[in-house]
Amino acid sequence: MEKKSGVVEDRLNKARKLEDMGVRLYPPAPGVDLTLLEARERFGGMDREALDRGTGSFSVAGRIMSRRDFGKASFIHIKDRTGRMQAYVRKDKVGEASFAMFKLMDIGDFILVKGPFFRTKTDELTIQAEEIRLLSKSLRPLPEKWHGLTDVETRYRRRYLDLIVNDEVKEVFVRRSRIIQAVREFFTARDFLEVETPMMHPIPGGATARPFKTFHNALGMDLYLRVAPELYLKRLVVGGLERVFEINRNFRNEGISIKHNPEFTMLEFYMAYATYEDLMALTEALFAHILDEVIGARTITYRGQTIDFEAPWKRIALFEALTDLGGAPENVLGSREEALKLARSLELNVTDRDGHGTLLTKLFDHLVEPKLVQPTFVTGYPTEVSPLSRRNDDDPAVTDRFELFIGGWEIANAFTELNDPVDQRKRFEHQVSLREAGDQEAQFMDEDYLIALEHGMPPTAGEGIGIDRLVMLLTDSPSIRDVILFPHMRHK
RNA sequence: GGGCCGUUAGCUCAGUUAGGUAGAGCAGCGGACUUUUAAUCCGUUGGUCGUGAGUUCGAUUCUCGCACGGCCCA
Repeated sequence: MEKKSGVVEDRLNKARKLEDMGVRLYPPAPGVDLTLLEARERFGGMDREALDRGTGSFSVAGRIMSRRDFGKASFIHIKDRTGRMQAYVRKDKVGEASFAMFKLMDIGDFILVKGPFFRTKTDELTIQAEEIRLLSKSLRPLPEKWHGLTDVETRYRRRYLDLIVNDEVKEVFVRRSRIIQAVREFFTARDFLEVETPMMHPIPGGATARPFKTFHNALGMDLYLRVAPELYLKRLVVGGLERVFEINRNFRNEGISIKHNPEFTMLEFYMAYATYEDLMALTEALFAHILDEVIGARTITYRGQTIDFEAPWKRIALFEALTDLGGAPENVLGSREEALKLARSLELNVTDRDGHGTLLTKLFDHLVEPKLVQPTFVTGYPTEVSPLSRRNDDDPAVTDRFELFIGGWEIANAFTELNDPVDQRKRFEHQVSLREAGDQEAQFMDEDYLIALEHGMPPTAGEGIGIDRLVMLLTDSPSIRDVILFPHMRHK
């Protein structure tokens, strides 16, 4: 527990004085007639004379954000979820006792104000207090009114203060909510069923990532926080739920950065009788819907660069992108040794056991990804790095898969699903061999999933879209922490 | 994991040039003030200078370790 500062002592003293006066510090909520926005809509269009003819008396409620005191009167601003409004409190209007109580109220307290509306000398719409009531006492001061709260550590650790003081922060999270709502609308309108699958997995799977491990006491078994819902969603497709989607958290036990939080929100959807090429068109349509609903334009600005979402988006094969956009020499495509040599010279994090496809993908991530600012579908991912994707009919060394890049980041990953249980078993076996060789991100053998596939899964395509990165793009936020209400921090 | 930067009052920041136990604004407290809006005016409280060692007569300041945060790299 933090040491109490003198400021808290002062407020506790005032709280005691209020109680001595018979004022309840934390009464039950009263009825409130109008939100501050409703009040503004109702009276904001009226001039001084019209207001002075009488508006009737209404109650509003909110948190005191500022106060300017005079001897026997005071101006305050209160804030509710819809906005701010000035209130004018005069001793001769509220009475001696109420005014004495008001004098003991602080910035940060929640109050109810009841009265008519008028315009001040400076033409500001203001409620004239005829009645004032304490709704909840605040014992700690808000951040400073002029400079506000800028310390990023405090902003993230005490997000509530950030939200109270920095209005634009709330706007980011309002937009986040609207984006997710638009995603739901898009999929439910296309006959997709929203589902929830387990967050705790006996066998982690569905992504190349290190899981968090936990333990179930009653069952006496290890469980892993999911790194992806993929294998469960595909079991549902086996079960006849031919179109499903889930928007929920994934957990990956890796470093924290401007683009990574250990828990992040992922949209995954699966569509039977579709291919990864169908999903490219569907993704373009999804983004068009989100942009129309949330932004009202098909173009955005992110960190000063313009991004144009008008379809069709550019499509390029990974190998081609590596040489044409990344400037890699042709010989890396034909020779694992050359690819390894180049990766080493670039000081990439590679190991001797990395296969040719893995090396080319790492080279792509380094050389090409940051250059893909406009929406771009990259296809032709090596089978080696795509253990759950269907092999391409013409070239079994690559899969029917794409990743979508926007703003220099990976935003989506999609593929035609591997529904051949025999091939899937081989892929798992390869993953297990990688794991045994020391790759902690490699996947596990999942017999239960293989049994599901052996019952038969229709030809299906599936996709995952990182919601946090999408929200970053659409809110011009430089860090993932700016779009997650409570980003992870070290214990202080 | 590596590099660089930061941490001083509730909040936003000075100060450390060259070591001598800290300042401002806002907030708070007391006073004046019945149309202010960064209200104004007068007075005033408030600090383990992130933390632990070292050097020194003396450390917020110098050195080293650690914690937390930020950015970059892997």
